[in-house]
Amino acid sequence: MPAARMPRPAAAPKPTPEAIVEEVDTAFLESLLGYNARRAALAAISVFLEGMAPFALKPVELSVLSVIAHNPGVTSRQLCNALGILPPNLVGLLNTLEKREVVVRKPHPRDGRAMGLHLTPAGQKLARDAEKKVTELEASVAARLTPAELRTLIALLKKVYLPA
Amino acid sequence: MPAARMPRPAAAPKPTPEAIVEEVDTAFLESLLGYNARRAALAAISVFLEGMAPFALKPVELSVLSVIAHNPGVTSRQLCNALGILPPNLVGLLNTLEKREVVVRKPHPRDGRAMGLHLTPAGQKLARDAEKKVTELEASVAARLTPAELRTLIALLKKVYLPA
DNA sequence: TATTGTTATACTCTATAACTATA
DNA sequence: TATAGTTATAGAGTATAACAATA
Repeated sequence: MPAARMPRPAAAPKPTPEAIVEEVDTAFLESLLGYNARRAALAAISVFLEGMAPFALKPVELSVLSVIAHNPGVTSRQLCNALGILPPNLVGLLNTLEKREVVVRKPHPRDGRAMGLHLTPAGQKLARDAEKKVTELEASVAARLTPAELRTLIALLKKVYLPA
Repeated sequence: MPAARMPRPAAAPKPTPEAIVEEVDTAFLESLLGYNARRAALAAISVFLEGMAPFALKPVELSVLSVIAHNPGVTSRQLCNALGILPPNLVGLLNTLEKREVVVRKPHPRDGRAMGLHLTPAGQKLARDAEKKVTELEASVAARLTPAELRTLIALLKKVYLPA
């Protein structure tokens, strides 16, 4: 004989579906290349900001300084293309660096619209010292990697973002 | 008989130290882990934004959705710690997702101060579909890497940012 | 007293449109 | 007409201080 049909008893006094998370599982995100690359980049930036404080250089400012150092006469447009900066946002960076008297804008020898970017002697020294320091900081970011692993890591990252 | 001392002729018509850069050398920056990680992360985000447009989910929103999906009842504080988001900035994210009716805040069963975060059925479907899509997009980001290289890359990135 | 979630707010970063001078 | 540099401005992302409710 079939059991009589009866209303289900009211749920036991669980004010919510008892759900308490002890440890947060982020396994899915950690399987994603983009997520891991971003977390690693943020870790590196954190080390950079701390270690570069004496130079008062933000990451993008060191990038600008370094590219000018290795490419004297480079134009703003070339800098923007190389670093992925938009032209309006480079203007303020260059103004800051020019006020610090480490960068100078000179008229371009062949194109009257463009400016050739150069470092002052002080800028050359700053670029040298800052590049040396950031190279040291890299070692602490990559502290848990062997030299071979670091080389592999950088090579694989380049395969991700550099055009084939 | 010594040539008479005469003023040096005005410099030849070189208005500036002839400096024309053909190709920009970024070798120094490309030797830095942080620079490469950031460029790779930006490349991945670009692919994400394009491919995830139909879902109208920003990267951080998918992260939030995914963590809640895999950790029902997780608190805001736990989410912030897991994803590196500051609590004031999570509030707006959760408000947006709650207005979309994919996330619900429920009172925490044991801690009256906290909120347990849960997905609605629609949120569960969105999380499933979005995770599937982002997994596909990963393949295009890592198109130039072999499966083994991708595994190596992710493992090495974790060694950079995860505590030993 | 310490912690969770929240509000308000400020600062930085990034993006778009439009102007000028020159090519 | 197209491009280089610039201006102004808007939007997104990220940061700190302070408060109410609860532990």
